[in-house]
Amino acid sequence: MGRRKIEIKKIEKKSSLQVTFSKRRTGLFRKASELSVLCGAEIAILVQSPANKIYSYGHPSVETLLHRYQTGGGGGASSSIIPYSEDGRSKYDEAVKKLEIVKRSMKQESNTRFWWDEPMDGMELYELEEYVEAMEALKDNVSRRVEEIEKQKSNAASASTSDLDPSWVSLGLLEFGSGM
Amino acid sequence: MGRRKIEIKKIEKKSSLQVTFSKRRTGLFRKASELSVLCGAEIAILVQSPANKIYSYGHPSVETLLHRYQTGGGGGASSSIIPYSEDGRSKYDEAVKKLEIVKRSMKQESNTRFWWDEPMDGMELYELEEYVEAMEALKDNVSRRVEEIEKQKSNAASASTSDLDPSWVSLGLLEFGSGM
DNA sequence: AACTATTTATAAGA
DNA sequence: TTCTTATAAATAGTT
Repeated sequence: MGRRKIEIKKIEKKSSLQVTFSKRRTGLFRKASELSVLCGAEIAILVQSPANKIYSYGHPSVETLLHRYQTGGGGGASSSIIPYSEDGRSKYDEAVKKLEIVKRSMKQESNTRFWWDEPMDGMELYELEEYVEAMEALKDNVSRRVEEIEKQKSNAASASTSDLDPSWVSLGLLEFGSGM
Repeated sequence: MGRRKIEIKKIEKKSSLQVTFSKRRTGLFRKASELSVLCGAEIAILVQSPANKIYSYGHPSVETLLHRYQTGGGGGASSSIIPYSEDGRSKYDEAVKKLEIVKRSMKQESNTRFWWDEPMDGMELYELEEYVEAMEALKDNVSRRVEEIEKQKSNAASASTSDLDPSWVSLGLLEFGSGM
């Protein structure tokens, strides 16, 4: 694939392995991206490096595909909103699936039970739908706010060499909901 | 990449789309296989076709990687505190791993770069440790606050049939950092 | 991180 | 689909 053909077998030399891993991982993700654009395919890739670091690629997200895989689901319903079919049952199922996805992406460890793992059997459809929306809003806000916080942090960091203080977290969060 | 250069945009013609999907999926899986052999990397790929069929590649298996991804992956070091070994190097490595775990669990989409993906090569150990602590505090606070919110919600729900309002998210978050 | 000499991948055609 | 082939893309080794 370049200056010489190589055999496909484990590279022993540490330094070349590192370089090859980096180049080929990039190549793999680029190919995945092209495939998803060209064909409108949804793709998730997880790669664990020789140094045990996990790299991931996902379109539209890793979580989406994982969920579908784990629930045996090629089934349609890839839409990002809760569909308004006539059938109350399938709407409910969609909402449950959607919530699963959001939950997983917020979850710390799969064996830790957070509040969103509590049963919600008694919940009515409209409640469940609002619940999902609220969680998504929360997640979006966390991302957005945390992005702003970082900007402030890096600005400050360029002034003095080190003034990273955990307090920026709470300070940031005090202003949290203002954008809603 | 053949007789002509093509633009990377959605293929409209159904028949070419099918052919391209098939060829490129094969190519992608072959590249993944080469990467795993050459570098001893573990890889999982899920692809959902335009026809909603799910194809998968895994070495050693899809499940292995999914599990690692969902439980915060990497090598050992799944401990929840930063170890105070004598060796400054391993402390640093632990902190890096820890940060990886928290990052992943907060991440919205794996191909979206948030602030926590920015390089931190210049960061000193104590800075990195504070950074990790701050992120964990953030995450814990989200969980705790959201737990309270949920309690309020269920109390209210038992009184009147429906007063779940997405605004509880922003209201809740306004009081967010108070416990720190 | 760049640069190329080569090898691969693949788009179009059969 | 599967094969062929002209060309684009990826990448191994080098600097």
